Amino acid sequence: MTSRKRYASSIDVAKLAGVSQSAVSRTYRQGTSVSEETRRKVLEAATALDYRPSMIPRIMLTHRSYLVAVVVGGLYNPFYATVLEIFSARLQDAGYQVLLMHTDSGHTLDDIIPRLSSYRVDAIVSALAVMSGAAAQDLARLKIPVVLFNAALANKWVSSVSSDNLGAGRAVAAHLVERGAKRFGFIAGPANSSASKVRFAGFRGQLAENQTAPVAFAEGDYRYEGGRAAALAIFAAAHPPDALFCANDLMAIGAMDALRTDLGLRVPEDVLVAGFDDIPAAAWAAYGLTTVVQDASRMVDQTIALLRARMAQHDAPGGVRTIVPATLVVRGSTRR
Amino acid sequence: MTSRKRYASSIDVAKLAGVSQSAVSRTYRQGTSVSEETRRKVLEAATALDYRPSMIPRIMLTHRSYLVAVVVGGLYNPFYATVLEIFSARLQDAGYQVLLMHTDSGHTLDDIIPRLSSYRVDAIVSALAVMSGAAAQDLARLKIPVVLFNAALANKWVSSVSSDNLGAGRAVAAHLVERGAKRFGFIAGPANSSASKVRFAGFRGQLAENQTAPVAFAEGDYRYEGGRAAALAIFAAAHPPDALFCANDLMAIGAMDALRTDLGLRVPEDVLVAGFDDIPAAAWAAYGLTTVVQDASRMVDQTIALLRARMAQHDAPGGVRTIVPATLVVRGSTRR
DNA sequence: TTAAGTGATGACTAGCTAGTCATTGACGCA
DNA sequence: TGCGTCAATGACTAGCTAGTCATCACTTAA
Repeated sequence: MTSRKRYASSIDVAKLAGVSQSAVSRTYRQGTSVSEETRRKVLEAATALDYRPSMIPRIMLTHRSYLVAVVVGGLYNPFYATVLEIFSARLQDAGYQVLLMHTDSGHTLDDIIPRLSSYRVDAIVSALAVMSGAAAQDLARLKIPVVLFNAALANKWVSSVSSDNLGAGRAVAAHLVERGAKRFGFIAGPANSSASKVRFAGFRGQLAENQTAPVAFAEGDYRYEGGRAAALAIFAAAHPPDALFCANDLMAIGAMDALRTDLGLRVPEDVLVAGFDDIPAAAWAAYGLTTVVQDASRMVDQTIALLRARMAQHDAPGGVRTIVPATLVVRGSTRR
Repeated sequence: MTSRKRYASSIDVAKLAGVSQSAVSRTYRQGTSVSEETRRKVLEAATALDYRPSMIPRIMLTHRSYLVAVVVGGLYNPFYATVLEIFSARLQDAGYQVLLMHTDSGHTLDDIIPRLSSYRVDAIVSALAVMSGAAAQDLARLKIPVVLFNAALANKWVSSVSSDNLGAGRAVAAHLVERGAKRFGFIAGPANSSASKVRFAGFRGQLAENQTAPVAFAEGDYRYEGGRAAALAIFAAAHPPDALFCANDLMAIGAMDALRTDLGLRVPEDVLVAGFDDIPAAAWAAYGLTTVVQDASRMVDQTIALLRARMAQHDAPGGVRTIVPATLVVRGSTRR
């Protein structure tokens, strides 16, 4: 129509091989019967013409694209980079392809939803660190299985998979108390991050059982610079904490650098620091950060399991909330 | 056919609106003439049925999918995570979608090429840190515009965009010499990384002009652990270097940790260290790593420009090699 | 030998959109 | 009034694959 065709079609192959188009199709499907002779002729012609079967008409026929949209926002965070990597690998192994949609915090989901539906994706995974309720509503409007990654919200259409943020927050608090900390600080993610809220709830809840003083609080942005600034803010107060829990590792590392470099404090001698995610840098010798391991591999597996159930059976239950255990790994930053 | 349809079609909308399917299509295309009255009726019906125009038949008609495959392997490296992020953003802005293909070093490209062509991607970007000649040949076989990101190889079909690895290697050498270094070491990427080879060539070439001793060499894997191990290997020798250039930042950071933590050496007092990429961690207070800034934004822009030229005009020249300048940023790790 | 079963094959069609083309009606101008 | 122009519209079709169905040749069981 517009441009000249780039690919040979099954009809072209059929013509060259002297068989019907059906025979070509059958050669590439399994569970069909083709004679050795025909198969040979078809494959020969296909090689000559550089034929590759196309998914596109198949999508029209079967209403399945084998495309899964993955919406990410925070690849600056190695945790999400890893998650994306695992998603790609697992989905590819399962015969799906990843349509990557990037959204920075400013952009709303509204902009990308038309794109998603125009490509007829089979499912959507949102791994946005921050997810507004409105955005979740938007996703719910689509009649496409949606799984939120590390966002608590779920409704009839949308499922979610997240770490045990509450339990992990409690575990961090218990650990810091056990190590003798008396005054506590928390560096949060952005105000609209549900994961951060839940981690803090667990942390504060556990501390309340130990009847300690109120927790110093500062809001960060899940980034190094934000953690550094938040730490400086917290330690500008009269009675600064002797233990700091940060909603993710990047901020914890920023906080450690602020304490050591800007304030001349020692970690762990003067201040204990703990983070969340267990990104590779947490294990680097310069930091040795005590943190919560999010089991990315298992979370991804759970997510894909949910998606496949929904995709296989269109009326499979939505609104499932899956919580994956998270474990504390103790390193030098809280070792006395 | 198989499952019940999930989406309303333009025919459904036309029926409900009491117009022809053509009218529905025109309502969503620009440069077409539809009366206000018709447009209103169509949009009303579309809203009622939750209609979204589908790209799939359009792909069949126009032979353009507006899909660009991005092949990545090393998202553990924040530089590539950033590159991917920029690619998504820019391609989405340009009206394209990103089909993400992940390949670990073991996997060959052969496995994914059938997938790529079956989805009729308009173009392919390979941002693999390591790219074998065979893999590049594979990509060349496709009649799809291909751009290699940071791999030098290019042929009639394949173009490439890379940093000025040679010039940057020279600049690092000159800088270290200027800072008084006498004995040099280099930690390379995997043996088949062309970028690493070129960086080393520039580095050694510049040093040769200054007539210094041979460069201590160790092979790493572009990762933290590899850099650490390589540094230990180099410094186990009798006359260890007093300046270390690493083919990327992750290895440089690993090397710094090895020097400081494992060997009790000081950076920069005992050993100067320089890296490549300028990942965020290079600027962290604990490291302050002198490194080469790869202008990811500009590299991506160049890549997309190449792709768009090839896509617009099927016989546009392939085999273009674009070199993007890279600048040295000096931080504490080489400051005396 | 006949009937039934099996494997292989091709004609045909569904699936959905965007473009082509012909038709219609309205409008402006002579 | 008559004619050319133009916007608006609908019928029709291309684009490509996988499934359905009917047909045919051939084998096996009765």
